[in-house]
Amino acid sequence: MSWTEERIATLTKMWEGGSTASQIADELGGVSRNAVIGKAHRLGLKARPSPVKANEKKADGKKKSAAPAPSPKPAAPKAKPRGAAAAPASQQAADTSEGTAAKPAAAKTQDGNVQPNPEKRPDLPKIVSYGPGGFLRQGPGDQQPPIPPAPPRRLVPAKPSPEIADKTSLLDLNDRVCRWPMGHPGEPDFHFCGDKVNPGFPYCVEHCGRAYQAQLPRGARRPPPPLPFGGPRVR
DNA sequence: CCCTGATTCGC
DNA sequence: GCGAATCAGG
Repeated sequence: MSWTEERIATLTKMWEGGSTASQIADELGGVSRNAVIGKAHRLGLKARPSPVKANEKKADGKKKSAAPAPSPKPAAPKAKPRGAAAAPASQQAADTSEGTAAKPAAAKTQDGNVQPNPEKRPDLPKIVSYGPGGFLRQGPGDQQPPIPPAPPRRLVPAKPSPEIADKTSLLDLNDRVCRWPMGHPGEPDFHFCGDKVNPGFPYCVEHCGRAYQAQLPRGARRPPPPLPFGGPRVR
């Protein structure tokens, strides 16, 4: 998988939208969580509430009297190279007092993170999915005015992005079947309409009626705009 | 154990 | 530039 513009856009949107790297990787598909994180950092959009980085203080000389690594750099020699012949020698020999016996299993609730969208429904954890354009798609009960910047303007033709096309390749999707998405990506029953397309359009006749709004005479416009990916459920 | 992001470094 | 391996905190 390569980082196309769409994929980078989705990654950026989701990353800034607060999705975890795993969610992003799962949504993008074909990439691992590490790949997402690595790419995010390479893109320069890092710095999000990290469980590891939340703490920032100076390392005072508390323990570790034995410092066998007088590296010229005072900076952190934390991560060890994996492939190299790293000498795993004396490291835990000095920690017997507190490292071995005293290990309080402090694994308790891990629900301390701040959710931008406090769900009131405990049945569904948090379904955040993203449309082909990369904008945040909200569920029916998630109505909340100020979430992401704004959906992209001018989505007139409602043309599905290559992301959908990727998933279509897994299914029996080609240029002659309707690409109208049924359900949401990631759900087990997510699929496409699959009917014969309206010639010249990516959708069947029925869904063309939903994707394309007839240009009515002025003053007789229909308020509800067609949003193939924005609505709650289309089925 | 699980999860998370950060970082390093071989490719 | 990419991402697996690794680290480290919750």
